Amino acid sequence: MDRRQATIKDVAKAAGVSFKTVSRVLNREPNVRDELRARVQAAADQLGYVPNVAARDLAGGRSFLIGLMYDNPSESYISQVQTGAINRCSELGHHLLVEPLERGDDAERTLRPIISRLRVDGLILTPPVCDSRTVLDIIEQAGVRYVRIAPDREIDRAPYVAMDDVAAAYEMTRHLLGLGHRNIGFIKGHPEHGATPRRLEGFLRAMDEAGLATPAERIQPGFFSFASGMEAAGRLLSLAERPTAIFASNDDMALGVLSMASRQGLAAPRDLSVAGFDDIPAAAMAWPELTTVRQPTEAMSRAATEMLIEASQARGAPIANRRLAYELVTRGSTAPPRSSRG
Amino acid sequence: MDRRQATIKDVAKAAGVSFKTVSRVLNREPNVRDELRARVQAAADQLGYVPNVAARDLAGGRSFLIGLMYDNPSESYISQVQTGAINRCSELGHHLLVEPLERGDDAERTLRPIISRLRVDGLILTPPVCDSRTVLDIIEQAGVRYVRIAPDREIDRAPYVAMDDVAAAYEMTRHLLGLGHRNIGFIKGHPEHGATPRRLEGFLRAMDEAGLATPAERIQPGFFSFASGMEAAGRLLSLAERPTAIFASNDDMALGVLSMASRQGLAAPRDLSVAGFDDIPAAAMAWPELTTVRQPTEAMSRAATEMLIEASQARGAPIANRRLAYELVTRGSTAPPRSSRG
DNA sequence: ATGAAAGCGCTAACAC
DNA sequence: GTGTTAGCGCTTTCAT
Repeated sequence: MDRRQATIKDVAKAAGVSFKTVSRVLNREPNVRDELRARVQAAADQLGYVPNVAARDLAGGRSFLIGLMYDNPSESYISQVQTGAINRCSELGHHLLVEPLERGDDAERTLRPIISRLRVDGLILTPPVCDSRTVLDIIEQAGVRYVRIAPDREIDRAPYVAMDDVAAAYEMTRHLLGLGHRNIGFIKGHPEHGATPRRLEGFLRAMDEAGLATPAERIQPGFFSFASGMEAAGRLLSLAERPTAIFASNDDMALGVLSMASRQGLAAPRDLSVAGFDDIPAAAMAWPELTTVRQPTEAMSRAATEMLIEASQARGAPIANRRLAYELVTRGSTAPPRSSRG
Repeated sequence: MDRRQATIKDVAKAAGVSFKTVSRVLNREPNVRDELRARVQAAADQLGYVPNVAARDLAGGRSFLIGLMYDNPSESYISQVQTGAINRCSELGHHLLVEPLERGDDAERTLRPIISRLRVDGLILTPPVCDSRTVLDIIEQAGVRYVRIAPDREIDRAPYVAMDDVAAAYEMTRHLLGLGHRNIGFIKGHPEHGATPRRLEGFLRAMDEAGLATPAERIQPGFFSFASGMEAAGRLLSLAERPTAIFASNDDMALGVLSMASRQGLAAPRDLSVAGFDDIPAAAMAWPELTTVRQPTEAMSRAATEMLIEASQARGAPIANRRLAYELVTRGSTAPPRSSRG
């Protein structure tokens, strides 16, 4: 029940070297002869030596702890983020501390302890808390490194990992093109949202590459809402050359498209293919189920974790943002256009 | 970005006392004059002092970390456990470390680091990993305190928090009694399972208190399986005095009862009320939805956390098991008996 | 390439 | 009641 843990000195004694040499071996520092390195390693293994994190933290200022801070109400989203972070942490010899920020909590009171007491090596922030200016202020003031996942505001304020909207929209458009569609309508997102121009860009790039022109009336404004999707669909479906497919910048709008189509007696995907973006839960419950793009949540979380740990190892080297490709989720709402039609 | 954190010595200087006195105040130790206590507290607040956990750990052997170890595939279950543990941790000045044990993982390799490196003050184990003898062996050998949530095997091997089966079964029986049932059939659980006699006890106690006798033939054996529930229901429904309600020791069996009843042309709850135990997902998808008993998962997790922290504060005082009351989930499968009948 | 010394911020044991 | 002296197990200088 109480076999005392071996310390670095026990290992040093067993290997017949100074304990500093053991420290060097453990930290993969240079300037140790291979022979010694092997001897020390053997002794450590034999004693089942495991370095004490508290001591390393106290002496070296690294806690080997990554904090995950969230206030997202979706269980499955958090669960995915957590899985990615935990796994990457464990691969890199770190551990994950989970800290929910209760809605309406005093952010300062919640953050202070985890920042100052535990001195995490880095903090991962998920939406929506990653967009809270107050929270960011507190964290920055405390001098703690952080990476945001899919931030939506003040994008350039700090390192983040996000989806590659351009690539995703490009890929979705290629999917539609591959099915044989040539006349594709596009519904833009909210004009204030950063993803809006990027998704449009991906769409246009794919169309361009396919040698297809896109007349301005085929690109309709939207506001990421169900209603705006319906309205935009109404405009697109009344065009002289009616699109055989509509790609909406998010699922809410795509669902609006679906609804408007059925009002007009058009059945998806027979008369109209519809694609969305986000893969919200309702996307899989619509009829037909919506073809869409899903955020690689777990991968983003792994990336964020890795960025943090690498920066802490490099003693504060700058962190480069990363954009990960989305995953295309092909479901029933997209199909080849009816050959009878144009 | 880099305002150095205040240390205990800074506070001591500001308050004009020795740093040991500050330590006393912070740890609520006795033997400090109130005046000094106040002075120190003020200085600490003013400097925004927060004790460094690594230093406390190193010096005092307490990490202020609680580990949550799980290998449960249910997201929502884990999420509930986590919420309970995090909240209680935060209330008691601790933090939660989350460590999943991958199925088929080398338990030893996963456990070692969190036990030896981080020296958690305690470990919470959820089912099914809390029933793994190998895992328990490793943890005990490392001398780490742990509490299991709802363990199923080797119950008396270590402290645990579980449901109060007796109270829950008692309450469910009261519910049936309250609806007006007098002739209630009961289906026992698997004879090897610890909960089996407890659930029966709760049932019998409620019947006794109501002054109702329960002839032996109204208590049928079962094995926690759907099939055994059907069979037991068959026997109960062919009794001369047919029960107006059947209380099965778990949901699988209750679902079997429902199925057997409808085969015999009996509609629940009109002709027969049925109650289960566990609140498995299928319980809410059956028709009628099953009245059952749900584990207070979050509360159990809070309790486990608290037990661990209290024990660590009391320097290894023995931990007493706790049994929490279940929550009654009243749904469509139970109703008053038909007045036309007995 | 290796080792000795100092100290991280705190608690524990003992003095006063 | 309060202060002093030692470490806890490591990493960091800085010698050698």
